[in-house]
Amino acid sequence: MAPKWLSPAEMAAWRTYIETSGDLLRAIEKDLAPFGLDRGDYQLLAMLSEAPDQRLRMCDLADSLRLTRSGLTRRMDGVLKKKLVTRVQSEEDGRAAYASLTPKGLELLKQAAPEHLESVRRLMIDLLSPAEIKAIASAFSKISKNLAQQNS
Amino acid sequence: MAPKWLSPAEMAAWRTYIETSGDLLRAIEKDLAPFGLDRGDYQLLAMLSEAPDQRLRMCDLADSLRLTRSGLTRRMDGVLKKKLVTRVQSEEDGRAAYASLTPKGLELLKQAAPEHLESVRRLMIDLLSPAEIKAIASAFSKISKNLAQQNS
DNA sequence: CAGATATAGTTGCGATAGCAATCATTCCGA
DNA sequence: TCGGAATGATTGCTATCGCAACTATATCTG
Repeated sequence: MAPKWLSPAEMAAWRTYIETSGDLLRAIEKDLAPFGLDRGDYQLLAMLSEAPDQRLRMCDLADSLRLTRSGLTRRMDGVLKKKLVTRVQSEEDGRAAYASLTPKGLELLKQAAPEHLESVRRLMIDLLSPAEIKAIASAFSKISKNLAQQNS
Repeated sequence: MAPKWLSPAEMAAWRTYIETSGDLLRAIEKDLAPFGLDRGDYQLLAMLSEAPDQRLRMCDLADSLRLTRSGLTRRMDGVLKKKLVTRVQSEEDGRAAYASLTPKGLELLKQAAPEHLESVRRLMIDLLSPAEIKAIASAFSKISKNLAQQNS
């Protein structure tokens, strides 16, 4: 069995990671505010923009946004009201509905995306060495695979 | 000026990081549930346990928990009700109050901490190479320093 | 020392999102 | 094919937490 405590190096990594992540996300979110978007809205629009026909079934969208189905229903209220997305009833499956990006939503995303990526760059990526970037990619990829296994 | 877009390696690091972090925190939080704690409660108790006299002024505690003062007031409601923490009026400063860990709170923390660290180990630390752990520590430390500078 | 300003904390309000329950539709097995 | 199970989505309820407004105390300035 693994030792009960974390080594100083492990503890340092964990603490910095956990404490900084929240700050980083808040800072990035603040840069999205001028567009009238929060991070959840942005992610939703980004997901749709990459999907075929720029639309996704609600439940698939919920999964990829890490929301419950009820959480997505609520989040949709906001972007529907802003006309960034429309709701389309599925014709093959009477239960299912699609979220579909509107031209207005796409337009806003196109405006916001460069700014957003600039934030990510300025607040994170450009501060790191290529080795650190690679390490983060591989580390979180391992963590993600492990979590996926647990839940299967 | 930096290029407008992220390179594939940069994008991979950012996406994996952002998508996995939420899942990881949720998984860790789920392991705390049997103790009747969520992550916020745990962090609060942990902070207090490391403070001199195991107590901290509300506003200092709020800062270290990344909460606003009002957020901490609400969070305190919970742990006060569970008698894990008491509220102590400051004698030097009539405005200030301390949050003080109770024996019951310390006891619960002592029970939860090994389990919690085991979660952190199992879901994150033990999956990573020493180099990855070092890279994460140094990367987030840089990000944190940068954020601190922005806000000063 | 009086008045302005800053600091500590709480409260009302609103936004987000999860859980459990509900409803509709579809799928599956006897 | 018919009845039960599974799936997709929504709603009521609840909890967390930020912002702005407010109260109370402390500090600074003239």
